[in-house]
Amino acid sequence: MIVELEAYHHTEAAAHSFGGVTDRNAVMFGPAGYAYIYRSYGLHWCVNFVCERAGSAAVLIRAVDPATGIALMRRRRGLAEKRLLCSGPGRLTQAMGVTRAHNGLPLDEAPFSLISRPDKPDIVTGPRIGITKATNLPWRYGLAGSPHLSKPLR
DNA sequence: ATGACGATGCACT
DNA sequence: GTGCATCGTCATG
Repeated sequence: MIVELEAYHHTEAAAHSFGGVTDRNAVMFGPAGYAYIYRSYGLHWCVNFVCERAGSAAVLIRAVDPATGIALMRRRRGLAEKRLLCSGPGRLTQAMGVTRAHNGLPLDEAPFSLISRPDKPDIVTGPRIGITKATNLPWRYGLAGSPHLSKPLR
């Protein structure tokens, strides 16, 4: 269950799509419903869901509350307690085996599968993490009180 | 061709 | 809280 994400839009300088199309961010300029994957700090993979909102936009998936496949995730991540399996954008891709190979793949087809939750979650917002530009925008969204957030949020 | 810099995570103090 | 691993991307020359 996704418990944390951040929104990015080409009109603000923190977005990878700010400044136009490049080889890396090209997927962000395509239709909604596709995965945009990028390499972070030369080490980690991070996954975005491309969204259309009057321009190029995407949400960075930052934390997941693992429900199934926990043994496999533990194996991929090394001995990690459940709380730390998917609590971070680089951690969750490692746990789920997401890499550059998934860049540009549709989110409604295997190996992806998204299921909407039946209830209205209690969401809290705050400033986005790890950026130096457009730091004023409160575009980080988290499930209130979840222990699986990458960082506390209130 | 080269250099600066990350939408991070982990070990350690 | 600090230090560092590690390399693709993009701007510059």
